[in-house]
Amino acid sequence: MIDKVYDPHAIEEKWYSTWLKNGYFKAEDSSDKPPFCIVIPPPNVTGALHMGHALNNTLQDILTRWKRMDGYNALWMPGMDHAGIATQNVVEKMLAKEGINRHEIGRDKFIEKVWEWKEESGGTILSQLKRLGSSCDWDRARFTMDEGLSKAVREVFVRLYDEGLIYKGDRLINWCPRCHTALSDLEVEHEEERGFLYNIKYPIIDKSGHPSGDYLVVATTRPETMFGDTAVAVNPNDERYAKFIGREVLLPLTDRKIPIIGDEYVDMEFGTGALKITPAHDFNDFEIGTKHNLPIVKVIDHDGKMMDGAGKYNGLDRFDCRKKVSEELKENGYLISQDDYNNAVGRCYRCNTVVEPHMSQQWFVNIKPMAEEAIKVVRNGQIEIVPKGWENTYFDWMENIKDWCISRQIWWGHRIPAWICEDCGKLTVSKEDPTACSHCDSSKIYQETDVLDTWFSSALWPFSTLGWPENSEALKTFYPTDVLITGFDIIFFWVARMIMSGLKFMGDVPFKTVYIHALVRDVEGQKMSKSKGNVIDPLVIIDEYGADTLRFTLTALAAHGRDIKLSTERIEGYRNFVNKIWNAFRFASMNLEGYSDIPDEEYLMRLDLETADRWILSRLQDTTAEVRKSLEEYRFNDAAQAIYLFFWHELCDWYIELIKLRLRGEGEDKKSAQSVLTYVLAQSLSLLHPIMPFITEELWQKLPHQGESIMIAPYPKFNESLYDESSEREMGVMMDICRAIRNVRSEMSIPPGLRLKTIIRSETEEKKEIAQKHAASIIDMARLESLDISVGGQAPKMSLTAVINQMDIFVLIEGVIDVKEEENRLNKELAKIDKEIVAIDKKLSNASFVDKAPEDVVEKNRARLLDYRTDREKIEGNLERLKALA
RNA sequence: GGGCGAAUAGCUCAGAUGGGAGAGCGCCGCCCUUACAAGGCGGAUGUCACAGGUUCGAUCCCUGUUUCGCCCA
Repeated sequence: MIDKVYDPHAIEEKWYSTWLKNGYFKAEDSSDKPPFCIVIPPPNVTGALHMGHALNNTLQDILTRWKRMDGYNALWMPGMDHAGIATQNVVEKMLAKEGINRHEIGRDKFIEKVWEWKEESGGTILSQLKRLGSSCDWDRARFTMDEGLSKAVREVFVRLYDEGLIYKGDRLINWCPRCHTALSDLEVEHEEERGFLYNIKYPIIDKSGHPSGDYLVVATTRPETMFGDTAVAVNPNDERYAKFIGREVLLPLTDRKIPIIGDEYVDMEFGTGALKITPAHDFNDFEIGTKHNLPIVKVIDHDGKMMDGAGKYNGLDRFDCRKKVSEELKENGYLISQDDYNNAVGRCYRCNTVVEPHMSQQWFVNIKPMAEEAIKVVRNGQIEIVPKGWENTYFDWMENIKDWCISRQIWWGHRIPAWICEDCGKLTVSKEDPTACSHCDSSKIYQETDVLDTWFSSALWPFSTLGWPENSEALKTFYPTDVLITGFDIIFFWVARMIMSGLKFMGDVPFKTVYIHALVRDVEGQKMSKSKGNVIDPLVIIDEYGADTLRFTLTALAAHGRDIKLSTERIEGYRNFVNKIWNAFRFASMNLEGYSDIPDEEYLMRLDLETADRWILSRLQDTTAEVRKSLEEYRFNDAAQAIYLFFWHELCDWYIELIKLRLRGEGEDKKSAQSVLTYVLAQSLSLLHPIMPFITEELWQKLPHQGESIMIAPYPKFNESLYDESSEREMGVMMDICRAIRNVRSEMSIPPGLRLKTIIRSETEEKKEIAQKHAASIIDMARLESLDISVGGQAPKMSLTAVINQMDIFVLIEGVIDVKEEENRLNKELAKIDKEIVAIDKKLSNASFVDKAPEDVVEKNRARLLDYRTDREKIEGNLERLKALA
């Protein structure tokens, strides 16, 4: 006898290792089967599995398992990202504990250390993905720093450089003073923070070079940058200030004089309408500065410390300097006010340090030409983004794309394949390490020290992992891949860049569909974060409830366009579903003793099936179609719900209850019930398998089965010959009768154990026959003593009444009925029906409705009205008799 | 400031192309009925944010308003 409660632990381990051992996850480089391919969004080598990964990978596994069962040569390509900055940070911290600074040991030694770290403790996330049940083809796992992928990176870099799309130049870029590297625009996270808006007096100089007594007031959130000011700008249309354009102001706390310039960029409404211009430390100011040929004065260095331009503040941290400067300005009467102010501060996405606009020499990709192609393929439908709403976000960004800063001043990553010549100063860019300058042939060349943005290599992921730049079999078979599943947070970082590079280097889209899923939040809708302490750890959930429960929960909640608010209550609810499945099999196993057939469709057709059998088989077809359709449309939650409702509320609540009588007996009746039960359970398991791989395998193995594993068994298909509408109608009537009787019993507080005689009076022969046919079931399901069914006939005196489907149901009760209570109940029923009648009547008496609405809609309403009226009369009759009784 | 999305039962959310408002959890009542109390049966609860418009008919389409969230600047 199996346990009452499902225990996932041993089962999950057992089956995962079996699957691995038998090579079920492996795809073939070439095959007669149609290909299906998903590339994993490579998790960071430093990463640990969080709920976002759990959702993301559950969805990928669902599709992969489904397609595999459906006869595809399915490849789910796994791997990891080297995560340049994040990984370097981790290893630096580790070394710091040993008192080692990376500069002491040097670049080569440091990189060696990173590889050591990677081998020892990197990539724990991959084993965590296995706990989730992920059916990746692990033997193919790739790492962005692998030799092959590094080759792809060089190939791409050299080609883009040769085409003039990669260039090196002095630009203002985002600089992280802690990571000591440039960042791309995307790697800076902006958030509103509390700060101050400082209003500072800049005295205007008169023609003789002395303070004129007039002054401009500039508003700034960063007074420390004033040492780098090279102008004050006002709007030439501003009547207050236009007259000062061309004059100079004295930069407070210094003896520098800077010009007052006019530029329409200045917002007259904002602050005082006068803007200090610091080209070296602000992106907008840089543009204005360039336009007006202003000098660029750097006053903050790469550590975020003030430079000598800041006079006595030289060497002071920028934030300390801000304080000191504002104090000094105040003391000297330059500070007019310091107001509370919220402004957007940019922070490093890896270490959260406030990012500094920083002048430096960097490498850039002119990405606009590629972006234009990438826009086209989404516009013309070669790539479909699901849900469609995200296309707007994609277009918006792509249309306003700026050059991509790809150089990083760190050590861990793909070193830029460019060599600088000490003699002629020119660059040699090459796939292979050169020995001499390609311009002057000098051998005095040294390699660029910068590495590439990590996303530069992940942009190549869909083809580099398949073997590119070699023209491998796998590449031919699986590119373009089918679908990419990811979160919206990396649409720009990754998705857009993969599309651009796929088109550029493969000449084709990297995938046909992009499915963007939701963010997993906590129960209050807050982002999960360690600092908030609201993290639900997927591994803890797997330990406590099992991977199937976690997967089903995430799937059931994965609705389009809405974030997932996850709670343990919700998880428990679906744990109960897993347990329900377990117990349905527990029941089956107790009733399938001696039954070892493996029923298929033909087998079933040879049996003498009852209505209930045909009904559940028909419901299964409907469910199968619904699940398939939902999966095709990436409506994972609908797929989950369809199967949940079917399994629990049709199979368990009705079918299994109904066949209990037959299973207690012997003979054909029993055998057909066993056959249908076996078949429906097996099919349900297959339907469920992509979502719940473990329990379905365990139970499938326990059922009579053919083949080695459910995961390579065929996925159920809609089967026309098992679809049976008439059984659905018939069962509908039967179930309505049961529910009506149960309702009466419950409402009138009849003890569940008390079996009562019941009479059904039908208006039509048809329904009488249905009731008659299912009398035994109704007696069983509604706990009756006996059931008497006829067309028409006398109403019994002492009874509780129900009206359903134009049938009178009389539940005979001994002793006295509480007339008052029964009257109330019937009146309530009447009121309900009256509401419906009024609504439909109103519709039908509207001439233009009857005139303009489609015929079938009108007809349906007429029929409904008639039914309601019939029922109403019956209830009224029952009410009359009740009153007469009293 | 620009853009996008959301508003439906106490809570979390489904409601493809307009035509009888649904689920899960929670709640109330009854039940340890030999698969499952992580269960069974029954029940209550909704001016589908607000105001207009289109339509025979609007939770759904259009316009505006309010509130909330996200992205970009």
